[in-house]
Amino acid sequence: MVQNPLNDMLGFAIRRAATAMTADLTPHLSELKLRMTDAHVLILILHNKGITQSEIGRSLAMASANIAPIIGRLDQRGLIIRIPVDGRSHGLELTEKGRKRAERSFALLQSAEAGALKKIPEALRDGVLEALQNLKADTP
Amino acid sequence: MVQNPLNDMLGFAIRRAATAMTADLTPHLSELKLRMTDAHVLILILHNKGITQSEIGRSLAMASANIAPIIGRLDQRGLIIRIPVDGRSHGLELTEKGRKRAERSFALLQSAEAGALKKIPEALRDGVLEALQNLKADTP
DNA sequence: TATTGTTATACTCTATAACTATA
DNA sequence: TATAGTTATAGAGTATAACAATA
Repeated sequence: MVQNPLNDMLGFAIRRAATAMTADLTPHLSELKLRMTDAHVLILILHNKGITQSEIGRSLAMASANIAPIIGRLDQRGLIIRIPVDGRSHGLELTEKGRKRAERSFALLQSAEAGALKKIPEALRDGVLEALQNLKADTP
Repeated sequence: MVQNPLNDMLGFAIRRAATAMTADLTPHLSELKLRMTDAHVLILILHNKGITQSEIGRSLAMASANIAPIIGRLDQRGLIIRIPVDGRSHGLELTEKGRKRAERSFALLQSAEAGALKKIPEALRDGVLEALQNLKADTP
């Protein structure tokens, strides 16, 4: 039998869990023609009408350079609109079509969430989220 | 204040924790001229002299198509050697140079591991690993 | 027929640098 | 000076298909 010390390490377990959850969700989001990061952005706008790109970046820990093309696509597809708030930033809002996608995306994420929680023994379920929240990158 | 429901979801927390740990480790592994996946493979060979690529793939949940170029590079750099076991598979072994890299990599991973655990409140530490191990992808 | 390994390729996400325009 | 947004580009990881050689 193969001896794999990585199996006893949190870092590796997190990595594998992340790819497994992504692999789970991606095909479903794909039916909405959305990527994972698209869905995150849409959901954030759904809950924060008028949010700006820089606020999205800080909330989701994404570099603004990576948000720009996402917003561009969502805008071009008619899922969001950009409303200027001052000369350099725009408040983002969902169109009706965008709201539906955001809500469906959120439902998909919640469904994946429930599926994941169900796999975790009940006694261990409660602490996991809080534990992992402490591992977020130090925000600059 | 921004309302971010993703913050209360395991999937998102796992994702952020994974990228944070990767961002932590990558620069250190880079000093050894290794990527994360290189390190994983080297560590697995360190603990399993003579392991084959297909066994590595099953242990690390990597597609064989993605392992091939890694092995190729490690071989070309003189970190591993391939010893034929039958006509189609090779047993992999570390060279002396490779063993040192593997051990240093493992130390780096263990150090990152300790750093991560330290961030998690003591009461929550114990269950996290076991909880996450249940989220691995279903092996085909 | 199934398995091992390889090549080629595409997709997604992340990171950095350089830039414009505005505050 | 600092912030918001954009463009371009590179790096890393993952996924699939197609293939040759071997079991």
